Amino acid sequence: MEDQFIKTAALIGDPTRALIMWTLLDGKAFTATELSIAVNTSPQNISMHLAKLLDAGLLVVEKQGRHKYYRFSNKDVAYAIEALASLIPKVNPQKSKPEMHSPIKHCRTCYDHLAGKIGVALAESLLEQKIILDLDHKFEVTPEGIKWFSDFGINLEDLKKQRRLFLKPCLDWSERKNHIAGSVGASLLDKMITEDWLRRTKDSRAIQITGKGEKELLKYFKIVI
Amino acid sequence: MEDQFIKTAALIGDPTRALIMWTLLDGKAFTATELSIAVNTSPQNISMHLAKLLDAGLLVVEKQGRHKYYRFSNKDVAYAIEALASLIPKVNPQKSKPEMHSPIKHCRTCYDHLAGKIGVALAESLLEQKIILDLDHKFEVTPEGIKWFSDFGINLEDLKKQRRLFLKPCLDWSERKNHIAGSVGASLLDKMITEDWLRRTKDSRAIQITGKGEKELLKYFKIVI
DNA sequence: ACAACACTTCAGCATGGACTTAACTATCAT
DNA sequence: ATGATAGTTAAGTCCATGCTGAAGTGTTGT
Repeated sequence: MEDQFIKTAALIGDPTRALIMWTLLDGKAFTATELSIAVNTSPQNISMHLAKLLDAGLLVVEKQGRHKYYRFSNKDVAYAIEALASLIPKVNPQKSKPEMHSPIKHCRTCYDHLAGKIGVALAESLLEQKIILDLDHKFEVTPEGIKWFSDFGINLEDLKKQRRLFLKPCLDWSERKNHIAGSVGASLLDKMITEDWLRRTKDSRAIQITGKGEKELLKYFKIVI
Repeated sequence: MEDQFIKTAALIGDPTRALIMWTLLDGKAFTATELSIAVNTSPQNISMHLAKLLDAGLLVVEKQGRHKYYRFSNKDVAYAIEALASLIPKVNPQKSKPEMHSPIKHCRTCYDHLAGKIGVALAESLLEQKIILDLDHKFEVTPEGIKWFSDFGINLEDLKKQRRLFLKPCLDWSERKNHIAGSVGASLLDKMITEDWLRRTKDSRAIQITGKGEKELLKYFKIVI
């Protein structure tokens, strides 16, 4: 029993692996490369560490093409990491923000597309309006969808020419549902920011919703803030 | 923020420190030497590790004479350790006991005296019956108490001749209250075992209460099992 | 006063495991 | 097919950090 505990503790005790867990706590499922960037180490190294975490059952993997998406295997893992984080010695206790996690979990960017509650709700709305379809974990734009994006001010043909993935589902940990990644997800976020529906906050990946955004999100996607 | 998390994780990630935390989770406050025995390492080494845990605010110390009693600084620490323990990969899930901690937390020996719920209740009963007094964290036997112990079959004069501490309070983590240690605590436990009120279990520090014990504990100390 | 005990500090050592370099497989794009 | 990208595997290096031995302080008991 106790030797099992020691192994588990040592697993999370390593700086690199601790950073991996910390990163995954923030939200979505990450690819190995994304994690290697996030924790600032080599791909080989990340691969080794992920294998250990995987072996211990703390993470699970979902393979999508040549990518592998890593995320917590269950909510107990997230709880444990959060419990550990709660032990961080408090400096300037009067300056600490009342709710540390909530703004990020509620509405944040996932690298360059929209995740969190809003991101998930947006994806659901697009699916419901038949603007996109979910074909076995692959998103596709419908003929009506092409017109809709055009009306919204996004030229899908331009996006397809880019060298990056066009449209893909991206699992969100905190919401347990897919949201929209790829160039389509990125340009949706981009458009909403240029229209001043949303604003980036300086230091974090969290996003603020403007008054205008609140109205427009309700109108276009029936999203209630 | 994340570097703070890394430090905290690394703190618990070391095998020896993990064992310390695991041991402290079990119940009472331990002395440095007790811990060095429990985790099977040298006193110097324990001292160094305890200093680190202390510095990080995970533990607190209470000095009593030449002893130093270490325990968790607050319940969040216990929660975090338990959350970590919950991540231990389950082998033979059908064989796992329904409630791992409860028997130990409920009634266990603290080396050779009685701790846990029963130990605390016993101490409270003795205090309430004015058999012992709590004088600023020091227990003392009253004149009536001397007679009571004699009737109970314990000769306090013999105990005082022993080379060990006679009577001292011993903080119990799980109950947050004092129970009785020292030779008095030990002989109370001893007497109850020879009278077959209690029985030792083979492998653990947990104690079983017999049917006779259940009645007698109620009669003598108004303890309801 | 003395010895025994509880605990700490500081030196040097030693080892485990993280990281690197390198080579390999698999998938995707053109 | 070819190159680019995502990820893994293997062997070897190296450094951080835990551990030991020796010596110290402070407390207890006789």
